[in-house]
Amino acid sequence: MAKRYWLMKSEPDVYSIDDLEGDGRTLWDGVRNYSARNNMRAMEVGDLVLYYHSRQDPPGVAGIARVCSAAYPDPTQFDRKSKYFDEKSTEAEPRWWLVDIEFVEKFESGVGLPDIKARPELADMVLVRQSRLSVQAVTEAEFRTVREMAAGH
DNA sequence: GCCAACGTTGGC
DNA sequence: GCCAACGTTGGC
Repeated sequence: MAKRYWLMKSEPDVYSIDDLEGDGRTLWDGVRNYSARNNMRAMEVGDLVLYYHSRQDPPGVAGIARVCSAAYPDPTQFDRKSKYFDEKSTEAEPRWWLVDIEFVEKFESGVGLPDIKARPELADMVLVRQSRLSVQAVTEAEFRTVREMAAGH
C-alpha cells in the first residue's frame, strides 16, 4: 500500500506539537467520531500526519508527525474513570480505535488556516470543506503544498 | 464567549 | 427510518 497522508487536530492547550516533541510519541486517544475512527483504522506505520492546532489565533498546521503503530483499541473506552469511557463498548468488540504517532518536525512558523484557505490548490482539503472532522485524509499533493508553505514558498 | 455547522440520540 | 432535540467542535 502506498504511503498515505493525514491531518490530525489538537487543541494546543490540551496537547501541542511541543508536548509531542517532548514525549517523542503518544497514543491518540479520545477520538469518539466514527469518521475519524475509520481514518485511523486505515492508517499504516509510516504514514505522515499534518499536526494541526485548533482554537488558537490563527489556527493552523504546526508541524509533522508519523504514524508509528497499527490501529488498536483505545484503552480509555474501557476505563470507568476516564472521561472517554464508553459503556457500550466491549473488549470483544471495541468501538473506538487509535494509533500511536511520533514527532517528526515542528515548523519554524506554522501554516495558518487563512493562508491555507487562500491557496486555490488547497480548496478541496477536508479542513476547508468540512472543518469539524478531527482526523482527516490529505492528498499527497496537499501535504506537499503545506510543507512547502511552511518552508516559506 | 458566541454561534453555525455538524454528528448523535431517541421518540414516534 | 425520519427528524427534532441536543451536545460538541472550532472559527471568529
